[in-house]
Amino acid sequence: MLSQKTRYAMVALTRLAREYGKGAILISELANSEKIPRRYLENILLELKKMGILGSKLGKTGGYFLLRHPKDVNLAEIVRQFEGPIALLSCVSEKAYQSCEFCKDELACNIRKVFKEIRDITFAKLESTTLEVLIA
Amino acid sequence: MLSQKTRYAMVALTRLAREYGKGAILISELANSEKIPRRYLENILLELKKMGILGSKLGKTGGYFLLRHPKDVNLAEIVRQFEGPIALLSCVSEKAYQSCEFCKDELACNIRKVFKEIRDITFAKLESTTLEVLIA
DNA sequence: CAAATGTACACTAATTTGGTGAACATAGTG
DNA sequence: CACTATGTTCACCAAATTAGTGTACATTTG
Repeated sequence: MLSQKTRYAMVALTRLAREYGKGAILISELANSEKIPRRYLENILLELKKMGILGSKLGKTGGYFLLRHPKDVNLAEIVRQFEGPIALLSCVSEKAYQSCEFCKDELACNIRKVFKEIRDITFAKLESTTLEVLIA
Repeated sequence: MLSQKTRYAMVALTRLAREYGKGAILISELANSEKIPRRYLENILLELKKMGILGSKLGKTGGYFLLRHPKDVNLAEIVRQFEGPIALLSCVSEKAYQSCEFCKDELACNIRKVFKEIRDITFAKLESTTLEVLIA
């Protein structure tokens, strides 16, 4: 199951995608309207900023806003950042591959084969799901 | 990512499936040959016994053995037991459904739609992967 | 300057994970 | 029967992870 943090990130981004091009939105407004603990949301938005997905403005008219076009942000990227590898086994992970502790011949391993298929399909679904798709 | 426990369970079961019909196998032999901490493996095998998948024999000629035919044990059952729900969001879980904390209309939610598809495909793959498939 | 905003860094309580310890119950062997 | 090898039970534990919170600071606008 995805962590609360990942879910908060997806919800917040979906909202920010809806406001794309309309200027900055306050953390507190985002927190209230999307029912996310305000202080926790700060951490999440900051992380998204460091990823280059969000921008922020300080001061009285400050807030957060989506930097990229909604079609250029997909769920694979978000899940990877907040949840870790998409694969269920590290021997089938692209970004966090580690050789299997159990089997000698990974190519012959049937367990691996199943989880590789699951990873590939999951990744494809997540990657093709952009914020633009989510707000459609 | 799947927990160590789930991986141990899959590896142990695969081995027991290979020995299906050949009598009981010792915990210690299973632990040694599959490189699983012996005492931890005990817990796992006991859990599998309580699920009705394994049987055991006490005493000098004791050990564990697969009760069902390898084609009648699939990975969906194992993953559910040791890992929890297959779904990545509880709003798309079959066995552990919980309504979403964020959205009003789940049927209209695009986030939900994506993760429902992922769950359904993942479940189908896991369910069709029996121990017989794994040892083939 | 004052007030409202985001930023930084550390801290924490509860839960989960990956085990281990000690004592016990049962079945076969000499 | 006594012995020993096996599984069983139940409790405990250390480390990591999760979901936050506390406090102080920096920047911008009115």
